[in-house]
Amino acid sequence: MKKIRTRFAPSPTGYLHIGSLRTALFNYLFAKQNNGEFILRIEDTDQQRLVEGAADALLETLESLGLRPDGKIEHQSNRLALYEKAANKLISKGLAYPCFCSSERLDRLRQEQQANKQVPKYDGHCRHLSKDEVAQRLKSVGDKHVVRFKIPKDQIVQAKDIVYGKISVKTEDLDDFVLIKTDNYPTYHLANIVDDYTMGISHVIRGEEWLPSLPKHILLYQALGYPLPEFVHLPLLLNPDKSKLSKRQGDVAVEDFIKKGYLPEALLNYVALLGWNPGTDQELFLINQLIEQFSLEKINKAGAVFDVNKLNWFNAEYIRRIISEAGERYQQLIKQSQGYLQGHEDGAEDALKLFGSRINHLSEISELSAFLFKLPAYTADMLVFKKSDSEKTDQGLNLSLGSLAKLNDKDWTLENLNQTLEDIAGKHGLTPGDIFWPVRVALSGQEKSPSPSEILEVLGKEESLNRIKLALNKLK
RNA sequence: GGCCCCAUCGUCUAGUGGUUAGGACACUAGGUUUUCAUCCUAGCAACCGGAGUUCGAUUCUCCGUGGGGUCACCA
Repeated sequence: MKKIRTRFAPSPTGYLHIGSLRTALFNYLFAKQNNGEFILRIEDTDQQRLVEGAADALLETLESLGLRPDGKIEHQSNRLALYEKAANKLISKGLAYPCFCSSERLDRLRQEQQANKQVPKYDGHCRHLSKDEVAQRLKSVGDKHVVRFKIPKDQIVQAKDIVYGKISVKTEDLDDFVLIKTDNYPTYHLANIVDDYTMGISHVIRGEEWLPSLPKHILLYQALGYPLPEFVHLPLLLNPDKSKLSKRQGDVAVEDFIKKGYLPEALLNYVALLGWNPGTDQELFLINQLIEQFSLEKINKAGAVFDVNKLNWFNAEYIRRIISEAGERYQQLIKQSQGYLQGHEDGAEDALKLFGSRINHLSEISELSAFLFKLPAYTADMLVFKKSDSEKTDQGLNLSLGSLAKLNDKDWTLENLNQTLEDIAGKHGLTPGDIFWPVRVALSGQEKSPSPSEILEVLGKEESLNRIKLALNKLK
């Protein structure tokens, strides 16, 4: 059986788009599932849009998510000779031709066609130039040209896609598209096909936006005498308004999600379920389970709206799980959390313990845990619980202060602390709220926070007693 | 506009020629509780329309409608 080889082929123009991540993931999953290879190919044939360092950043992001490419990373800019050779072969077979039309002429043509409500299309101006004429033009210095593919007349192109099925298009609807640009770089269409062939790609898995150019590609494969790979077009990722997912309507850069503290587990898991499903009720998948269960047949056709809400849920879920498992991954999480606690890195584990069940992404702990590191500001009436009065509050705080002071460091444990506070309420006929509420506000300065015993434990005896004393002063 | 693709709760989706159309997120209510979050329970909520095929269509076919993609010397 033929070796499975997939590729992810981004152009290095900036960040990694979340939709591209999904494409990369599906390529990765399918390759790994079949013991195949997942190849990264940098499509840097547009010298204008190329961004310095973007290719390295792309690779780094992929690897940080665990999607490590196999083999050498290819850059199309290093393979120009290959494309030129392919183009020349087509010209000599009469399947492509040099075109000397200026971009001004093409612009004009397009404008006229649009004004006349015609479909913008190359008019074939250079398609029928005589051999002599071509030779002469080629010789004259400064006469720039491109190479165009000669779309055959009156044919129907049949294409087959694993997701979308059979698609057929009349060649009269196709344009003599450019293969080689005036700067001698190939266009996407040529480079892509030459590369997929020479690199032995068995399955071309890419976004649905490529579906309209599939017939062109099929024609090119045939002209070049290459066998066809399998094609798998993935349904688009959508904005809430159903348009193609884009910046402007929210984050789309994977790097930004990572910066905010979204975990690789959550990012991959969520994105895997956009346009694919396992056919069961299972929703939580680690990468190995995805590799095991992924299948091209379960990819669906309709676009999927990218919903940050659900991503948040996955991320929160993984954070909670990692914390409760308290394993190696938990240590990594603590380390990562330190990045959000400048100057208070030591508090990362405490912060995570306190707020792990309260955050969607790690960067949120920065704000939530701020009160741990500085004295809270609040008003005296915040200390008073519901219909209780400040006298009761004063009593509750005093009793708490007394009991807590008696606990030695060794007994300063979550369980003891909680018991201590409960006992006070019980012994003095107070409601739990009369004790827990003011102590909690005294410690945190907030009306919403983790429970006082948790905060007491984290703050330690000295700091805790200090804060309660300050609260008592506030009441006066 | 030409060409192409698509259509189940608000969102991601399962599903079948006969189902109480299932799950998850979000939302609402209740429980636990000192607040918030977690956790538990319950609830709300969908087959775009028409015609045809059929004993019977959400499911198959056609048409319509709606949405999207694409029409570069960008990928």
